[in-house]
Amino acid sequence: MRLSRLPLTTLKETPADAEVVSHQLMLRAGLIRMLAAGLYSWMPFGLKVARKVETIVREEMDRSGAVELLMPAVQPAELWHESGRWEQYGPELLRFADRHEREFCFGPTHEEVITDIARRELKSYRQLPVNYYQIQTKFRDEIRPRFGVMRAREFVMKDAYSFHLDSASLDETYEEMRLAYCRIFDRLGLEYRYVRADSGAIGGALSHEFHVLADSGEDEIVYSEQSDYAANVEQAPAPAPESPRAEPTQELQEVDTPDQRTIEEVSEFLGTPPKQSVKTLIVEGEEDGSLVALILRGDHRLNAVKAAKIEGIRSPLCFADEAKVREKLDCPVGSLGPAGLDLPLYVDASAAVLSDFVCGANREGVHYIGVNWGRDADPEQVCDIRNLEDGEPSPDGSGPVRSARGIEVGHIFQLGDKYSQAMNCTVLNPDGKEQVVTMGCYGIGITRIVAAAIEQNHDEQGIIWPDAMAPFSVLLCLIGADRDGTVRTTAETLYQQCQEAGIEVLMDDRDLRPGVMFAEADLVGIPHRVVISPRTLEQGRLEYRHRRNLDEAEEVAADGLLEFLQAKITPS
RNA sequence: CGGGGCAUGGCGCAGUCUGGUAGCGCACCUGCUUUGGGAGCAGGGGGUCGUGGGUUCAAAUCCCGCUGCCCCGACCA
Repeated sequence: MRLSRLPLTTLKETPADAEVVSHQLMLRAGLIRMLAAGLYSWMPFGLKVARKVETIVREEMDRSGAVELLMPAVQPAELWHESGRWEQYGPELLRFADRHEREFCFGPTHEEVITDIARRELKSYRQLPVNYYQIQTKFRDEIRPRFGVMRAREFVMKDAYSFHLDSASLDETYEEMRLAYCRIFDRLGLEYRYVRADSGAIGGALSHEFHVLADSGEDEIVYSEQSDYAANVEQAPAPAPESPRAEPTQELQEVDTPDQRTIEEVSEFLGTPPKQSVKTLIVEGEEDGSLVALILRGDHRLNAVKAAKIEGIRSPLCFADEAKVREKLDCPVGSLGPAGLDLPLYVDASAAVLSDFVCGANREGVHYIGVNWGRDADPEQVCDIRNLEDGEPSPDGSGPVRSARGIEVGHIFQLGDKYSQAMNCTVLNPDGKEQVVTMGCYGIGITRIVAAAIEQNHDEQGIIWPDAMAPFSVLLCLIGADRDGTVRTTAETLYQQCQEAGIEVLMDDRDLRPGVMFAEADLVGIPHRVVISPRTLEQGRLEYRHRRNLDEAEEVAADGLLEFLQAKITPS
């Protein structure tokens, strides 16, 4: 492609409302343009990248034995009523009616449709296992779309659904998918981890997520350096306390703590370490209008996913707002504590082994010291509701865990019979009996991968595409073509050669000042750059740089460039 | 949905408090000079100041309603 034929608009300034680098760079490099909140147009270069990702995903899905199909984006409400999700899914599901007042939704996922297909198409166990997949636009009316295409409302996803007679067969396909996903992220050139995960709203038993590692990631993952243990913190169990609770040595005592609200403030004020205090969080209970208290050690962080799974606590976890706490307990949230609190106490295991600890006295500006369980407060339940922290023992006993931020780009689930049961998807088994099939489902966020790749591969100047995702692999920059005819003729020859050799080449034949051309080249991030200018062309030579290493230039003979490039470009 | 903020040319902003000619930088167009890291000079085009109402001789500016977007919390590829 010739840049003179493409209206590429890059931005010198960073758009004010773009929070994360990938969003900023995608806008600046002209890959995407926003239409409305969470809705983006994919401009020519952005689309090229997305298609690269799609192609690799498609190739590896095909290699794994999955078969591609395409389902409608718009789905009838009836199917969702059958699965029960029309009621469950909530406002994230975009619903609308057609001219006959029949209800539809724009598909956020396709379990219902594929299960409907399966129950019509699949009659015999001999047809199993099957793994159907599609690459398609989804819509989820996210409460808060943000970070550009990282969390857009409309996005492209590869979703696959497998059908099995039994769980052993599901296990096999699940493992095949895991391997296919590893091949995909390896080929894309991304640094990633796959982790044990919570299966969330989709349901089912076993589930793994694939995360691209990046500091801006919205998820926290923990992994062992000693073993292959890795998990989303959401579901990583915290270690049991090392020592049992010590006997009380102090009496319960009130202290004035004026204007001290947070654990840090109170600890500093009293001169006690945060781990010797307890924090009290008020959340909604399972019964409407009821409240319960979650108690954690002062230096620990609440794990909302684990907490929401506990009986008696509303799921999803819902914090009581400050006004409601004041009204019910007559105390600001900064001065709450378990002693004398008239609510069921769900106490984290490591808070439950404290003795002589510090907590709020349930009156503004007053705390207790020397608090002890049994004597001063009684847990309703002792449970695991905190995050596993960096440096703590790994749940598999292999040593300490490390923690890292990740962007979830893939998720695989063993669904079991949740949908097949509800929608009566059966086949005849070898005994001639009808049997409900077992399902798996496997998602990859195509458009999110594009953003994640930028988060992981950029510098001050702009994007640095991994070879496999680059919109083009080679950029020819023409400098001084208007003054020196040989620049253009040389460039044209090389451009032809590259195209004939199957190298994806972009030629910047715009009559720009060198500074502008280089700045844009850096921003757009094409990996291999060749500068054709009178300066080196006099000796029949060209200048080559890799985007990752702009300081290192190599001079190459013009007539040997093709071979040179072929050696540089790593096949994907 | 709750809380906070913003809305002025394609982008980034000033002007709003204290009502009176709509302004700056970038981008865009023309010409000349320049040409290896986002050029210089000269000229030029483009804005119902988000939107509807109100107050006023007069509204970007003051008042009320609506809409859109961004940020902080619970969701997820």
